[in-house]
Amino acid sequence: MNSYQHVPRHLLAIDCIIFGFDGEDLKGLFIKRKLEPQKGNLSLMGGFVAETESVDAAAERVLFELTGLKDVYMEQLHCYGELERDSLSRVVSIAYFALIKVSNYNDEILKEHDAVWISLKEIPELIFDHNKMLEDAKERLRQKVANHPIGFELLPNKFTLRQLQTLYEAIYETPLDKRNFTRKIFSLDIIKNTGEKERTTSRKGSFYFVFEEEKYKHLEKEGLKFI
Amino acid sequence: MNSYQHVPRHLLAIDCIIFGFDGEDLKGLFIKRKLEPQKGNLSLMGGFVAETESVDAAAERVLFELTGLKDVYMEQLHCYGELERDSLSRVVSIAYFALIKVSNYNDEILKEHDAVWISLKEIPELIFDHNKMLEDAKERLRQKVANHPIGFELLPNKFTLRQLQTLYEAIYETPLDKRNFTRKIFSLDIIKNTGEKERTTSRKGSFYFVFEEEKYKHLEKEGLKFI
DNA sequence: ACAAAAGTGTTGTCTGTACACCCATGC
DNA sequence: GCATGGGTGTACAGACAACACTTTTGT
Repeated sequence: MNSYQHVPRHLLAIDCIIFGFDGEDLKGLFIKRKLEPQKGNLSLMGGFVAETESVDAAAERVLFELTGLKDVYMEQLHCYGELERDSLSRVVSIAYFALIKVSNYNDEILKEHDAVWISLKEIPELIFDHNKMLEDAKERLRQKVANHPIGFELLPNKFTLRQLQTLYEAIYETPLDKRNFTRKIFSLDIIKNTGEKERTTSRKGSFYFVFEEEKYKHLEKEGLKFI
Repeated sequence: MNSYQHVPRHLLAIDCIIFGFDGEDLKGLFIKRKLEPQKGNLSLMGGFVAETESVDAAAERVLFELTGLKDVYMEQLHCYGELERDSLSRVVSIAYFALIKVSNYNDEILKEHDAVWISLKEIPELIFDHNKMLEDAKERLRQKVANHPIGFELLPNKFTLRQLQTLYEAIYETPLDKRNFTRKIFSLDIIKNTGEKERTTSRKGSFYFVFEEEKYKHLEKEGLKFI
C-alpha cells in the first residue's frame, strides 16, 4: 500500500548554465530551443528528469548531451518553482551550473545542437526565467570563487598568470592589481611553473603554470579566502 | 497541443528545517511522522507541493501548518533528488530553512503536531536523508550569518548583548571574545540601546537592544563581513 | 633601438585578535 | 561588603591596497 497515491505529480526539468572562458571573456553556452513553446528562441540547455535517474544524474546527462563532457565541475544552483514560469504548463526546474574548459569542447556538437557561446557582457533575452537563472548563477560563481579555487576548472591545463588574472577580472567584472594578484596566488601555493613559455602574446614570453592537484583538493575541501 | 505530454511526472515534496534559539541553545523543530513509511519516527516538517501553488508558497504553507507563523525568514536550501531517498517511492524533495523567534511560537500547535524542539547538539537519527538536510542547513546558516545580519531573526525583538553573542557562539559552535564581539556589532551600527534593562540574570542588569530596521535592510541587501 | 607585455618590492592603512580590570547592584 | 555578570581599551600582528620601474626579445 502506497500512502502517496493521491498526491499530485509534477513535470521536473533541468536547466544548465554552462560557463566557459576563452582567455578574454567569460561566456555562457546557449541553444536555440527545439520544443514549443518559444521554439527557436535562445535558452539554457535543458531537459526533463526521467523516472529512473536522480536529479544530479539528469543534470549530468543534460550537460553531456550538449557538450560530450563528463566529470565536469557542476553544482546545483536553485530550484525554480513559480507557477507560470513556463508559459505552456506548470514545470518546476532545477538549475545547475557547470564550469568547463573550452579547449576540451567539441565544436561538432555545437553545430548539432544549434548552440552558441555568448559573452556574459552581451546576453540577449532568453526564454522563461532563464535570464534570472543566469544572473543567479553569476552571483553564485562569484561567491564560490571567492572561497574555493574552482576558477581553474575554466582554464586549460596550462595557463599563464595573465590568463588567470583575466579570468578573475571577468568573473568579478573589475580590474585587479597585477602585483597583488600574483602575490596572492603564489601565497596559496597551488600553482607550479612549468618552465615552458607562451610566445604568442609578447616578445618576452610568459611562463605556463599548472595547478597542483593535491593542494588544490585540500583547499577545495577546507575553503579559503581567495580574493 | 502540449509538447510535454509524454514527459514523466514526479512527486515533489517540501522539507523544512526550522531553527529557533532559546537564549542558550540553537534548536531545530521536528515532528513525529504521521505517514507510512517510518510512521512515528522523527522527521523534519514536510508536505507535498500542490498543483496550484508555487514551490516557495508550498514551503510557506508547510511552515505555517506547523508554526502558525507567516512572514518569517525563509530560504531555499537545496533540492534532494536521489532515487532511493524515500524508501517507499521516488520523491524529489526541496528543502527550505526558516529562522523563527521562539517567543512568537505557539505551544498549542506544537502538541497538535507532536512536534519537539531539539538542541542541535543532541540530534537523534531522523528519517530518510533528513540528517543530511539538517547538516547542510547548519552549514548554510553559518555561511549566511557570516555575511548577512539574519541572526536577529532568531532573537526576540529586544535582546541583550549576551544573548546575541550566545546565539553566534551557538551557530559557530565556538566561544567568541566579548570585547571584540561587542565592538564588531557596534561598528555595524545596526542595534540601538533601548535604555531598558534586563534584571533577571545579573545584579547590575544588562541593557536591552533592538535592531534598527533601515540599516538592517540596507546591510541585508549589500552583504557585509559580519564575523 | 624600440615596442610590448612580463615580472617584481615597499610602504602605509586597516582589520582582527589577544588580553584583564573596574562597575553597578541585590542580597 | 561581597558576589555576580556587565561593560570597556590597548597593543601587536597579519592582511590588504596603492603604487612604477626594469627585463626580455622579436621586429
